[in-house]
Amino acid sequence: MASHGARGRSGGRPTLEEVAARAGVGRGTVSRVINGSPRVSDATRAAVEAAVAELGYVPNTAARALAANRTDAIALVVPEPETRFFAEPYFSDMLRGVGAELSDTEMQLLLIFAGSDRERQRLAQYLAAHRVDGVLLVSVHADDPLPDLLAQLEIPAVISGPRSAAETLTSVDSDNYGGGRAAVEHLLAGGRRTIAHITGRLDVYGAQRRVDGYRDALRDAGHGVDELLIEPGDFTEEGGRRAMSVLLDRYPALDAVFAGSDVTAAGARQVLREAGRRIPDDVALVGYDDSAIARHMDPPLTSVRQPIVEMGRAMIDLLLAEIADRRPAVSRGLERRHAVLPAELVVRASS
Amino acid sequence: MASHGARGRSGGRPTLEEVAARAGVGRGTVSRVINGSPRVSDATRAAVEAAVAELGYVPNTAARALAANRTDAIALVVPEPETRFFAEPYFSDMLRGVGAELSDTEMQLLLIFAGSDRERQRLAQYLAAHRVDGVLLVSVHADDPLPDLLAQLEIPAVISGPRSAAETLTSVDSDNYGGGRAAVEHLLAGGRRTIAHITGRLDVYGAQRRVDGYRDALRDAGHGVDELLIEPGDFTEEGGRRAMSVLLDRYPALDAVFAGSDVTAAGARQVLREAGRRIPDDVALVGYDDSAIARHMDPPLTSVRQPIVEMGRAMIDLLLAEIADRRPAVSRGLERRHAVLPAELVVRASS
DNA sequence: AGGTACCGTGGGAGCGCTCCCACCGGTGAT
DNA sequence: ATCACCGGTGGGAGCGCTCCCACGGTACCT
Repeated sequence: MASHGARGRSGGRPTLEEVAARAGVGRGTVSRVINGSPRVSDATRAAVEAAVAELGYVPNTAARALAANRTDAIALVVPEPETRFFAEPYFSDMLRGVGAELSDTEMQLLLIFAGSDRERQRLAQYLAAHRVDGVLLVSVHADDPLPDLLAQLEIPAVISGPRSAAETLTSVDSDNYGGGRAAVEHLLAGGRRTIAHITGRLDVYGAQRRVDGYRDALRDAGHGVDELLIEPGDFTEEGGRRAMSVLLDRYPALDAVFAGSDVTAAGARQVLREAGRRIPDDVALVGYDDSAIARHMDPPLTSVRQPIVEMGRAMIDLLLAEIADRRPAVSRGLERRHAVLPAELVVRASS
Repeated sequence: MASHGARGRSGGRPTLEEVAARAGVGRGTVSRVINGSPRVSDATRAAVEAAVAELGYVPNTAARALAANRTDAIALVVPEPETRFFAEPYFSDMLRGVGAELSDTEMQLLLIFAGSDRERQRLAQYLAAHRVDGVLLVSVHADDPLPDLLAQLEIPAVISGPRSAAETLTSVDSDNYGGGRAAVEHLLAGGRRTIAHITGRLDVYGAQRRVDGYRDALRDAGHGVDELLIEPGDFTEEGGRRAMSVLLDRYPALDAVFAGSDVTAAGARQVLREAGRRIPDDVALVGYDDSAIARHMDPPLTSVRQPIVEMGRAMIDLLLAEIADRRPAVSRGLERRHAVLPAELVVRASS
């Protein structure tokens, strides 16, 4: 419709061609300027930039994607909504980090849900069609086929929360081991002796690492590790209640509990209170995640904070690096990177 | 590289042309089948579909976007991260609704942050370049220029939480008036007589409506409205503490508080407890949002639940309708739509 | 019989960009 | 002076699709 001369076509955004005409140069030169190529003289560059500004030129992403066979988009793939990822503060914080780091680039962020089978199928098509340059993966189950699919398609990907110590994907994680250690060391320092641990879901690698931290902290302090003080939980409140009841039956005299999540701690707290235990006088309680619940609990809950915003940033950094490394399509041999960011104990009144 | 015959080019996804060759038809026919045009014979359609399946053909979005001048993408624009939107459960729930409704379509979801000036500038360019077919707007301040920009660019948009009763954009909201009413009616039914209200930020329309609901509930029950029982808050915990102190000084005998958010209620609860008031025995407490905090508070907090997942769904529905209406570019005259979804009181031990 | 209509179809043109090759003129080496 | 070279540039080709026009064929009218 109305494909006339220079400008002002109906709703018409200016094209490269029009910028070139305006600046009195060729199309290729404008493209070079836009893409920051060094092989342009300063005078020409200035002229082009002026034309770009005057016309309010914005490159057409679709055309660029088509011609260059890249998308300038990355996807954040969110597995089923029941996962911990959707729990506060995980989701929003990570998104904050991702968004902050992305705002320096031209990359756009796609949110893709992979809950239902239909959604997963769509996702597979999506990836097969290479509609994104890279993928951010969060809270993936150990047996999820997605990582393998990504590897096979050779799509750069970064996973938050590695699935195991042998994670093949580039990963970002917080120091769950150190977090677990810090929690227990804090309790020991407070004079606690019988410290129970309600774990997270043990098919989650991070939960395992917290248990490792718990064990080593006790061991290194010269205490033995009583496996009966370790009761499996599942990150939920109900799981916390259940585990706490078991532990209380088993060790009526326990004087501290390290819970695998704040929500779990909330469940444990209920059972402790019903059993007449005072917090922190009789039993000290430490959670994990430093969520809103921890701050508002009564008493406020000591908890291990993960640097989730920074983890989001780190994921983007690593992903962009992988994408950049891949572009020349030559120098493979990029060794897998695993970033581990420190966790921090936030001490409150519960311990 | 290796641009040979039909399939199996290195990483090569099949093109329309290849599907056409395989099915023994022309390019245009395949395009018609892909796009569900009715003007294709059943036999031809079947042949094409078979070829599509055999080749694993997936349309190239970039090419389609370029040729058809549409993007099949919508953006969810998130203003500064400090807003309530990032609070649990808002964000994740709304995303759940949006994602669920979107999974039936070909549309993809872009997440765009518009916090910093730089980000906002990028967003403006983005929109100017018409890189999305529609926009979802959440928790927009009353004086934000974004809605006007969208209107001016004629980009379909839906806002959650209208800025005022005169919202010009299509909007989705929960029934804040009804929610406020329900909270107060519940307290009255429980025999409470001196009911205070700690408001949300009154530049947020929804917070105003909750106050309206509070007033009308009292009025309709034959009680007068004492404006001194209404103390402005700002959705924060600190604001809740502050307002509660003021109210307690003013009305030591108050027996109920309706707080503008759960977090506000948490702040109020602290002050009440420090003042020796028991909940719910001396003072009943009701919050708003039904967040995780409400469930885990001690005692668990009665709160008004907004159907956020459904709001997300509704936003997508309305947005897709607007986009569809716009496509023919003829029949304007679409009247603005404003969906209001019911809020629900979740009664717990605090009242 | 010829005319008109319309359905189903093929394929040209073109969307706006990147990539790359060819070309120009100015250097420095020979 | 001659040649190779290189920085800077212009513009053709083509990415994979949609849009639309034109075409053959059948069916139905007059």
